[in-house]
Amino acid sequence: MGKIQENKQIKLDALFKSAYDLFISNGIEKTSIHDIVNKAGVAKGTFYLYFKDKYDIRDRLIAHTAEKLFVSAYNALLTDQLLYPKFEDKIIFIVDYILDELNTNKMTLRFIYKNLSWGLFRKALSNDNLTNEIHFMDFYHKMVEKNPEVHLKDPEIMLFTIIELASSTSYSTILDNEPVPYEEMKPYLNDHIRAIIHNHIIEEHI
Amino acid sequence: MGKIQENKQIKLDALFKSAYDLFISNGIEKTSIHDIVNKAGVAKGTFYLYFKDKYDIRDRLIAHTAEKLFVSAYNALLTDQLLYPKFEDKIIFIVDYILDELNTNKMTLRFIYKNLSWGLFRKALSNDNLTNEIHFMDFYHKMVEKNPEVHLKDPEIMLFTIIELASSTSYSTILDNEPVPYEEMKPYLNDHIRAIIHNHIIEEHI
Amino acid sequence: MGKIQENKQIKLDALFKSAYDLFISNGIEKTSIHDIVNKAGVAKGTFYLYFKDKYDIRDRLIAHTAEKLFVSAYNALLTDQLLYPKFEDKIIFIVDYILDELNTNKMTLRFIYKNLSWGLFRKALSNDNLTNEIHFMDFYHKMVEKNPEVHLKDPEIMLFTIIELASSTSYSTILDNEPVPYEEMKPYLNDHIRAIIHNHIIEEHI
Amino acid sequence: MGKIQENKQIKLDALFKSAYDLFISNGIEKTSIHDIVNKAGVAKGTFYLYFKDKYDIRDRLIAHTAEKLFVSAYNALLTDQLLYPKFEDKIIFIVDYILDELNTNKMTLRFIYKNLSWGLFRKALSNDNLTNEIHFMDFYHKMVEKNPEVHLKDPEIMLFTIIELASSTSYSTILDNEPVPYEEMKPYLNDHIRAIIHNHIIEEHI
DNA sequence: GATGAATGAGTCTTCATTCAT
DNA sequence: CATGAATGAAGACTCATTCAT
Repeated sequence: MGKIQENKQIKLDALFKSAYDLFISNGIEKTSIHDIVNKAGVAKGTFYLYFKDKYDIRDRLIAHTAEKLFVSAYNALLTDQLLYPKFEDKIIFIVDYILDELNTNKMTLRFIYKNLSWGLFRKALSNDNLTNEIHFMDFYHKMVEKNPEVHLKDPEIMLFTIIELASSTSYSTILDNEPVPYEEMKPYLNDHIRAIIHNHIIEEHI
Repeated sequence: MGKIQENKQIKLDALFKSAYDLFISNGIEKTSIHDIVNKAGVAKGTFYLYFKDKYDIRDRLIAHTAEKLFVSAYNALLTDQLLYPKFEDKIIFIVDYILDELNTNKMTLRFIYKNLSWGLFRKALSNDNLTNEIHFMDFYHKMVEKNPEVHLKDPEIMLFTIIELASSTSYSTILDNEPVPYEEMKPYLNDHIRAIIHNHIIEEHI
Repeated sequence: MGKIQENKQIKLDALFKSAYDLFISNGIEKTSIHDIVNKAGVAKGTFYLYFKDKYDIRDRLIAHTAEKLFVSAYNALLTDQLLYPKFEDKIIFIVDYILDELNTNKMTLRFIYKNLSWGLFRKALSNDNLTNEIHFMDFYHKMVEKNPEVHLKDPEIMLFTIIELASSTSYSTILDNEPVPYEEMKPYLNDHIRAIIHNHIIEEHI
Repeated sequence: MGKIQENKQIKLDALFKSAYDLFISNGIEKTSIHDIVNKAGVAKGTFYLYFKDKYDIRDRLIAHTAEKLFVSAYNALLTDQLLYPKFEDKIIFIVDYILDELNTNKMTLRFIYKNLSWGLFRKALSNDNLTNEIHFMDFYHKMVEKNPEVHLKDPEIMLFTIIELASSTSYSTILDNEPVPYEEMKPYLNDHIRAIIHNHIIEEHI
C-alpha cells in the first residue's frame, strides 16, 4: 500500500514538473497533453487519473507557484524582521522581494501573470488550500491587526490594489522594458505603493 | 478602378467587423478563420490577402478599439472642458469615462485587457498610426506641457502606471466582482490615481 | 465458506443491477466498464472475475430480462386461466401482457429489441437455462400439445413469427409512434396474430 | 468549375463506397473515420466537408441502399407486370424479390436491418428525398388506389406491418438459420403477408 | 479473491494554410 | 483578385484490459 501511494506521488510530481517546464518555456497553448506525459514518462491515460484537463493542471501549478513566491518572501521577512519594523516597510519588502525574484526568473512572471486571477490567488494563499503550512492571508491579516501605528480601511482591497499595480507594471517593464526598464520603474512603484497604503489609513481624531 | 478599391475596402471592413464580433462574444482562441470569413461572407483565401493570420487581425482590432475608447473620452472631455480646469481632474475624467464605458461593455474589456501591451497601446494612440486623425499621445503631452500648475517628471511612465492600475483593478472588479464590485473600488481608484500624479510632481523651490 | 459465497453473490448481483440500470438509461455503447463497477461499488478488476466483457454481461442480462417478462405473463395467465380457454386467446393474452409491460417500460423495450436474437431468446426460455424455475418453452409446447381444438404445424416457427411481428411493430409504434401510436396498431396486431395462428392450423379431413 | 464539381462528386462517391464496404464487412461500430478516408484515398478533414459524422454517412447510405432495393424490385415488377395482375400478388412479388436479393447479399441485410427505422425508410422512399427519380411510396399509394378489387383500410400501416414481418423474420432465418432456414420460412411468410392484406380489406356490403 | 493504478492504442474532430481554378 | 475544396498534422479524450499488491 505504501509502495502504491509512493508511486502515485512520484507520477504526480513528474506530471507537475514536466507541465511546469513546458508551460514556462513554450507557453500553455503550445503545450499539449502529449508533450506533458512524454516528458513525464507516463502514459497518456495516466494524466487523466490526476487532472481533469490542461487547465486543471495549469491552475494548480499557478496557485502553487504563487504560494511558493509568497512563502519565500514571508520567510525572508521573518529573518530580517527587525530591519522593517513599520507595516509599510514590510509590504514594500515583500513586493520588492517577489518582483526581484520574478525579474531573475522572467518565464515564471510570464506564466503567472496572464493566468492569475484574484480569486485563484486568494485561494492559493489562504486556509482553503489544505496543503499549505503557512497561510499568507492569515499572516497578512495578523500583520494588519497588530499594526500599532495606524488602522486600515479595507485591507484586502488594499492588498489587491498593490498586487495588481505591482504585477501589471512589472510585467511590462521586466518582460518588454516598456515603457522603461524595471529598475527605472522601481522607485516610482515604491512611492505609489506607499501612497496606496496611506490612502487606506483611517485618520484617527482625538 | 475606384470601384475595385471600394470593393476591397468593403471586404476589409466586413472581415474586421465579423472578427471583432466573434472575438468579443466567443474569445479569440475559440474563433477560427473559418468563422470569421463565414460571417464576413468572403472566401477563406481572401482572408490571407488582407491579414497574415488571426493574431494580425487581433492586434489591429485591439489597437483600433483602444483608440476609439480614448478618442471618445477625449471628445467628451473637450465638450465639458471648462468643468475640469485642473490637469488632475482631466485625467480622472478620462479614466472614469473609459472605465464606465468598459463597465457597460464588459466583453470589450475582456477582449482588450488580456491582449493589450503598452507597446501596442502606444502605437495605437500615437502618430505612428496613420489612420488616426486625433493622436491621443500628442494631446496628452500637450496637456502635460500646458499644465500651468505644476511640472511632471516622466509623464509617460505616469500615464503607463495609471493605465496599468486602472485596467488591472477594473478587469477583476468589473468582470469577476473580485475582491469587490467595481463601484466599491472606484473611489479608492480615484484617490490612488491622484496620489500617483502627485508622486510625479516636481516640487519647485524658489 | 458460506460467507464467501454469499459475498460473491452480492457482488455479482450488484454488477448485474448497475449494468442493467446503465444499459437501460444510457445505452450499451455509452456505458463503460468503469461506469458499471463504479455504480456497483466494486473494483474494476472484479468485473473480469465474473464476466468476459461488456457483451457477456449484456447477453446474460437480456436473457434474464426476456425470461422475466415471459414468466410474468405466464403467471398472469395462470391466474386468469379460465377466462382464456382457447389456445389462440392464450397467445394473444401473453403477447398483449408483454407489450403492455414494455409500453410502460419503454427503455426495457429499447434495450431488449436491438439485441435479442431468436437463439438467445430460445435459450433464455428453455431448459438450457439452469437458473430458470419455469421453462416457458416447455409450457408453450405443452399448451400446443394439449390444445384440444386443432393441431398446429411447426409450432416453433409460429411462435417465432408471432414474436418477430409483435416485437418489431411494437418497437416502432411504442418508441417512435411510427407510423402510428401503439394503441392504434394494437387491434391490427391482434388480428394478424390470429391469422398467423390460423395459417399454422392443420386442416383435419375426416 | 465543372472540373471542381466533378472532383467533388468523385470524392463523395469514394467516401460513400468505402464507408459502405467497411460497414458491410466490419460493422458500423468497428469502422472508424480513419478507415473510411484511408480506403477512399482522401484526407481525414475531407470527410467532414461532406458529412457531419459517422452516423450521417450511415443514415444516408442506409436510405440509399433501401431505395435501391425497392427501385430494383419496382423495375422488375414493371417488366413482368402482366404476370401479377392482382394487388396482393404484386406485394408478394416485391417482398420476394427484395428478400431474395438480401439472401444473396447477406451483409446488406445485416447492415440495413439493425439501422433502418420506419421514419428513415419512409423518407428514403418518398418525395422528401429529392435525389430520387422514382418514389416508391407514390407508386405504392397509386397501386393501392387503382386496386380495382378491394379497398384497403390504413394502407400505410399495412405496408409497415408487412415490411416489419418480412425483414425481422428474414433477418433471423437468412443470417442465423434460426429457427429454420429462410427457404423453409418463405411459404409461411407469403401466407402471412396475404393474411395481413386480407385483414386490411374493407368489406363492402351491398 | 479483490483491488485500482497504469497503460497506450484508438477515436473523433478541428483548423490554419495552400493552390488549382 | 477571389474562391473554397482539400489537406493532414495536431489535439483532446476514452476505455478495455492487465497486473503488482
